Amino acid sequence: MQESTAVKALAALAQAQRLRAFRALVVAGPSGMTPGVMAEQLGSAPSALSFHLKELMNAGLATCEPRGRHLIYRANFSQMTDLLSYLTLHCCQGEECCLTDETSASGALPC
Amino acid sequence: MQESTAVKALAALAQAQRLRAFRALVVAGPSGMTPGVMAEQLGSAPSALSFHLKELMNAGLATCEPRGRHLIYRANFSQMTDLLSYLTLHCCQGEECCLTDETSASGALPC
DNA sequence: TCTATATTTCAAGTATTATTGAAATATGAG
DNA sequence: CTCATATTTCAATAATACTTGAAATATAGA
Repeated sequence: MQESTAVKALAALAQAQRLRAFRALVVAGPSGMTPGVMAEQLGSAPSALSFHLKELMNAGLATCEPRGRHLIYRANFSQMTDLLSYLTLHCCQGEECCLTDETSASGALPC
Repeated sequence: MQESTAVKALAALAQAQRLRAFRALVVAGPSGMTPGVMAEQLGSAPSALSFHLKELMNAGLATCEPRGRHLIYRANFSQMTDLLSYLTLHCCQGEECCLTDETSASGALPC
């Protein structure tokens, strides 16, 4: 992942309403969620939510698919895992405190 | 982790100069880094770097300890892992696509 | 075709945040 | 004590982002 991509993704998540929206998509999983349902669930103004969902898409953290009269938004899990990896990459100069496999974000964290 | 804490941490990382600073601290590991060394390494203006390091501390992502004439900044790894966990919590409504242990951020990610 | 619903777009106002340079503080060394 | 270095603080400017409400678009159903 590139730095600019990571910054965009982090900025997208660095806002309460958007973070809530993203986490709602994460919880929803593959079946996703429509803006209407989410607006009701989170109590957001529809126009604000639309703006925020677009920001999440811009940051590569969400996708959108039309489904009849509705839109279905979904979290982009691979972008999220790439982001998590990026944050811990090369941690502690690769000593044994760290993940041995630097290409994955998994594992209990270091140090 | 509370939402406001997560937003603060994400906002702290959502800025190129600060993300570079934080990752430098992550790479440095437990031995940490002085602002001077980091300023040279990253090519940042000292006053800007000071500002950004303080933001990281405010967000709980870094600590600072005086050491003689120098200051030593370190990444706060536990705050980082808490943040990573927060992002994936309750993912996919707890179905088997996900981490089975929701208290940890570890594991290859879901779905 | 007409209507109701879902969603987005736009514009304006407000607020928050980053950058810069200069000046202040503090510490250790001579 | 004085000096040099490390780091922070401050003030001003510039840039970016959030919110709101109203209007526009599109789709499905009667």
